[in-house]
Amino acid sequence: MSKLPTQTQDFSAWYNGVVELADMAEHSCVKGCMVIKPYGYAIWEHIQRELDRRIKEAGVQNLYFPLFIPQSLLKREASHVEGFAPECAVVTHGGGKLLAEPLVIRPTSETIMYDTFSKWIHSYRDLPLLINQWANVVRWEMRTRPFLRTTEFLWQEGHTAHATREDAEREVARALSMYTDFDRDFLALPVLTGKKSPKETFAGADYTTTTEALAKDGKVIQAGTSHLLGQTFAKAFDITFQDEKGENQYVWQTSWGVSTRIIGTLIVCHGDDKGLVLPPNVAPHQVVLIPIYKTDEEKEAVLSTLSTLSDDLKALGVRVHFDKRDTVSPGFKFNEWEVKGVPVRIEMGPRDLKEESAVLVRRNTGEKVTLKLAGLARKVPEILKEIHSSMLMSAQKYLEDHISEAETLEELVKILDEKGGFVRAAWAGSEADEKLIQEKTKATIRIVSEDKWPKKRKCIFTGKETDTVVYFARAY
RNA sequence: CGGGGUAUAGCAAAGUUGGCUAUUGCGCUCGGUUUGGGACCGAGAGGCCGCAGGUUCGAGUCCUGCUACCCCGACCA
Repeated sequence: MSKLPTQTQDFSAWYNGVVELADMAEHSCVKGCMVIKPYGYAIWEHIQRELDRRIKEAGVQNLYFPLFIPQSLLKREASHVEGFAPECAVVTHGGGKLLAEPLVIRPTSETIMYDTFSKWIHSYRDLPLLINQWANVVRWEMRTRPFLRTTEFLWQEGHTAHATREDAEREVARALSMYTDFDRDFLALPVLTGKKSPKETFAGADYTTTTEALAKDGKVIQAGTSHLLGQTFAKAFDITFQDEKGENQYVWQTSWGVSTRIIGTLIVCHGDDKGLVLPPNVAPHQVVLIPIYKTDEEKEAVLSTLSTLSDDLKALGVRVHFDKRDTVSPGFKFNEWEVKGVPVRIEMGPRDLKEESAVLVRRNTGEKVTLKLAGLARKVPEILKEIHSSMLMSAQKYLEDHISEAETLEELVKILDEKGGFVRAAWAGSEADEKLIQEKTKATIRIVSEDKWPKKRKCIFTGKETDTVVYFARAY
C-alpha cells in the first residue's frame, strides 16, 4: 500500500489518495464517472437511511420518475434550459432507429416531474404536494473529481408544490434547516447557511438557499441546496389549482437536494494527513478489534476474549469489525484502518490479557487509553458520541477561525491567498459585477447573509454604500 | 472548450543512438521464520508494450492516424 502525501504538500493528491487508499471509489472506464466501491457505498447508505428518515418525518413521500426527459419538456422553461443545456447528455437513437424526439438524460428532474404534477394537482385540497426522489443524474461537466464532482452522481431531490408563496418559503426554510441539522448532528459538519447571490441561483428559481462547508485547504463546498422556485415552473408547465373561492391559481414550488458530493465534503472537512476520519454515524465500521499474539495459546485466548467483546458490542448496536486476518501484521492493520477512518480501534494482546484490559485508540485525536475489559463494551457508545462531539467542535473551531473580513479587493485577495476560508464583505454590485470580481479574485459570493452591517459600508467592488453582508470564498 | 501530460503484468514505474529471452518495486501464490505501528528470506505465477496502419533484416523504441484516460483552467451539486 502506498503512502499519502500530506494535506499541505498537495491537497488534490492527498484527496485522490484518500479515496483510493480508503477503498471508497475508483475511476470507471467512463470519463468523469466513478465506481463507488463497497466501503464508499456503505457510507452513502448510512447517509441515505438517516436523511430519508428525516425527509419522511416531514411528511414527504418517495416516488420515482424516469431517467429520460423529452427535449421539448426540458425546453419549456427558458432560464432552466439555458442553465442546463451545455451539460446535458442526449440520447438520439433507440431500437435501431433515430428517435422522433431526442431524450435528455436528467440533469435534475424538475421538468419531467412538473409536467406530471400538472395532471395531479387540481384543487387546493391536493396541496401541499410533498415528494422526494432518490436517483442518479447526469451532468456532463468539463472537470470532474471523485465524489466532489462526477459526471453521474447519486442524490435525493425533493419537490414540493404549495398554495401560497408563504407556504413554499416555509418549506424552503424547513428543508434547509433539515440539512443544517443533519450536517451538524449526523455528520459532525458545521456549515454556513444563507441565500445565494443572483449569479449562483439555480436556473429557474426565485432564490436559492445553501449550506456551505469549509475544506481543510481553505476552499468551500456547497453541501446542500434548497430553492424557492416560485411560480416560474408552474407557469411553464401549467400547474394550477382551484382555491377555496373557486379561482384558478398557479402553485408555488420548491426543490431541494443533497448528493454524493456530501461524501467528498466529509473527506475534505474531517480528513487528516493519515487519511479519512469518519464521523461515527456514517462509519461502515465504528470499531475495529485487532488481536495481537505470538503463540497458539495466546492467539486462542485473545481471539476468544475479543470475540466476546465483539458480541457485546453488537448487542449494543455498535457496528464492530473483528479483524481476524493472520496474513497481515497488527501494525499493518493499524495503518489500514486509520486510512479508512474507523473512529475507534481496540487492540488486545497478551500484555492486556494479563491485566484484563484493552487499548482503545480514537481516530480523530490519536488518543490511546488502556481500559479494563469489565464494562468496556458499555462505554463504547458513549465514546462514539464523544468522538462525534469532538469532531464537530474542532470543525466548528476551524470554520470560525477561517471567517475573515475585508474592506478592499486587495485585502480580500490577500486573505484568500494566505489563509482561505470565508471573507465577509460589503456588497452592492450587480450580477455582472459578480462575474468581474470572480475573474479578478477567483472567488465567488457563497452566501448573501441575513445579517446587515450596523453602519453602512462601501461595497468592496463598486464603492456604493450598502448594509448588505456577503461571504466570499474560493469554491470547489 | 482551451493548455499540458500519459498509455508497458492487478498497481506504480524503467526501458539508452531501433538489436538478441521484456526489466524493477509493490501486490499475488507456495514454503519457512515473524506478529504491541505499514515484517523478512527463499521459490514461483502473471505481458496482443492502448488500437490500426507504415518504415525496417529487426519496432515497446521511429513515422502517420485513431482512441481513451489523467492533470491545470473556464463551467457546475
